[in-house]
Amino acid sequence: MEGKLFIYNSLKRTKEEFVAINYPYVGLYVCGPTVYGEAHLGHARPAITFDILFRLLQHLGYKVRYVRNITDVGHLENDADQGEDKIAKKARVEQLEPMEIVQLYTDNYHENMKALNVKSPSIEPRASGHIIEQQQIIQKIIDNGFAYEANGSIYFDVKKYNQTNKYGLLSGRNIDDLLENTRQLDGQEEKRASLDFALWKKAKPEHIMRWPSPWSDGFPGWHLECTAMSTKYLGETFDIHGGGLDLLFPHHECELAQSKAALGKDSVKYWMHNNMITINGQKMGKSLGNFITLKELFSGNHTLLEQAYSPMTIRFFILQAHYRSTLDFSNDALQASEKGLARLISAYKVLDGLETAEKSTYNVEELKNKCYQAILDDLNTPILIAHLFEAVKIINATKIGTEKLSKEDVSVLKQVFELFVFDILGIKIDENAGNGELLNNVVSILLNYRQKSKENKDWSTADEIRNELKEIGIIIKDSKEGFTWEME
RNA sequence: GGUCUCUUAGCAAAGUGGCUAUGCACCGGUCUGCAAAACCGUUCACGGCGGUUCGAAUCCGCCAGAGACCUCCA
Repeated sequence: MEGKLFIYNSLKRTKEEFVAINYPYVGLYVCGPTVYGEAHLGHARPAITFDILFRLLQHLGYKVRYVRNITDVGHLENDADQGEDKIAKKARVEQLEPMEIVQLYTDNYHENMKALNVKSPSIEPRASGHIIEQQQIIQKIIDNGFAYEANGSIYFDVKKYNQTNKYGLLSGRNIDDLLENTRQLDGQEEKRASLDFALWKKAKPEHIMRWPSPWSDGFPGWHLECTAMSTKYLGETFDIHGGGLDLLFPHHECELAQSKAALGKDSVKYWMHNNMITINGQKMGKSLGNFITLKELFSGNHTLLEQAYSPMTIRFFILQAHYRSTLDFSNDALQASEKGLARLISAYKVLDGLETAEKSTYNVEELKNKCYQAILDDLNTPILIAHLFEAVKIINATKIGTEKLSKEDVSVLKQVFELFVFDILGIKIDENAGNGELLNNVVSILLNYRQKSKENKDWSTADEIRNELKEIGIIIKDSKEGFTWEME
């Protein structure tokens, strides 16, 4: 009995019990990356957050179709809004074909996600592969009277929509405020109102990414792809739509309006948003230029980094904060995560060799329940991790005999680790490269030799072996029974 | 300027109207040939000022500071 899952719905601004629209199936759509640059720490947060949700839902027995898109067209540059999109701009700069850029950074994203042990989504559609679907949505919106054409471009008529619907529901905005406050951008003379947004944009002659359409040769608007692809793969209504908090407005607000204008109903039951990662208290973002790429984190190759951090350290660091809170980056915080994670994993490894007792002095079932409660409460991973550290404490105390665990409870603890640490939190033990039988044997020979040196009180030889092994990343842990070792 | 959010110990980060969060660091101890690891223990909190309450860090108000969105961004 696991209990009920509660998730925070941005639309309602409250935690709600998760009830699948069409049990046991769950449709989950998450806004993926725009592939025009290296994946950075910020990209890791939604990927990991919704990876946890994906894993949890599957564990709870749901059949989840998880769609996470790749945006490879259509996002306009704000300052170069003459109809040049990000991908095309980057392409011109680097003298590459746009699709080369897309391929390069899609691969880069995938490599990084794999390193972070983020599961592949069920479907990973590309915007460029769904131009026809996007055009069909535009046509529906036009037919329903919520869009107009100007010069070959199609715009969404927000005021018209607002007459029969409410624009701003998701982001909590008032349309009158928006009309007053939206900054006047260049090239908006085609629009009837400043907050109208493009559904289809006519391409300038020099613009390379373009597709034919009934209205003009051009490309789809900023927000359309998610509507088109979520509808195609998850149906007109689906359970959960996720993404970064920075996408809430205007992206998701526009998406919500578009979908409703096209389909005549609300598509999404639960909207979920992860908060940002900050650096020195400020959002880490592409446009601010203060981001650290995942590759840099993994290699330690960045002026802000004191050392390299393994993908699992990054993952654990992200999970030690609740997904709806900002998370502040620092070397100290990352190093704390690194050490904490090592302790967690060590405790798990200790489990197998534990001496068991008749009766436990600790209530393991209760701990397990607390773990469930934590993760089911809006994915409260920091609380879950706090409980897991309680398990660490018990395991270590059992090892030295100040607590006792029965054989059954040891196996329950093992299950707890396997379920929560590995299956749900998605931590994997880095079975370090080359750590094969041969290495094991070689290290064993050395360590046995060291043990003999110790018995002969030949401390200098013993220390030399210890130090030299440490230099190549092998840590020896002495104990009363002998020794164990692990890779750094 | 508008809308919204946040402010917790050295760092990071949960939670809660009355009960030690947690991790890392620090300090003391156990263990060790010495370390490391592990364990035990101690210290250090809830931005400021008021209000509600038997009791508030937790609810309300004001003030201060920080941030997010309003423009592409995870």
